[in-house]
Amino acid sequence: MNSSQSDAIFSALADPTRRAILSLIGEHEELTAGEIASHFDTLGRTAVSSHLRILRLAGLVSERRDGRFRHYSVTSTPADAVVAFLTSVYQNSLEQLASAVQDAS
Amino acid sequence: MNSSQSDAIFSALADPTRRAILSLIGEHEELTAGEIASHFDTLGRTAVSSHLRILRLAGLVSERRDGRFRHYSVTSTPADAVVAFLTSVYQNSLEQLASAVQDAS
DNA sequence: AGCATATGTGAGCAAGTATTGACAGACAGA
DNA sequence: TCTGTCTGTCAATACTTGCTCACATATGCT
Repeated sequence: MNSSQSDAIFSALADPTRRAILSLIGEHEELTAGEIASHFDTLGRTAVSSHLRILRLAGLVSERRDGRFRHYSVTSTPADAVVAFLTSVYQNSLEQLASAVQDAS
Repeated sequence: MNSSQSDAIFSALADPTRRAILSLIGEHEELTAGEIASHFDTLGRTAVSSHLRILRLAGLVSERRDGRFRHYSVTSTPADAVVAFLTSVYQNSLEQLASAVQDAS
């Protein structure tokens, strides 16, 4: 995991809209770009498309093309980069972190 | 945990320099602002101070004043916001996430 | 082929953010 | 009290990012 990938992931997560998109996709298995865009009144379709592009480049979502549609789903592996950073910083409270993750499940 | 706090945490983590500062502080118990600044050749003292301000407002570091010096240390609780988000998105791969955290320790 | 649908891309503008330099406050030592 | 040190804050500038509009691409339907 090189640092430019971490940069992409963390800067992708920095935007609240992108986190909302990611959560939204996570709640379903797959969503098309149009379905995602329709969930955001204040946002144009183009803006959503741009956000999806950034999420895709960061490896946080993957797209599956199906005719005119593009179905987006959450990829699970990139969470490792976030966990790797958290463990490097929060070494001391690692056990609490692990239990927090497990408690939330 | 309100969303504005999450915003502050994630946008604080978005900058690679701030993540480096956070890691650096995490490797030690406490560091003064000057010690932190001296680790970054390419960065002025003012820039480091600004970054520390953002990290402090996000609740990621806390400062202890001691005479002329300000000692910075990592606060452990804000990781909860990150974990909360990760669990909401990566519900499906939660067990892997938990084991990844434990393996890294 | 022709048209409608679904979606991405590029240019341009508005808004936010980082960096730098200058100044200010707080403290310690002579 | 005066001076030097450690650090933060303010103002100005440069950079980055997000949004919208117009256009392009690709696919399906008739």
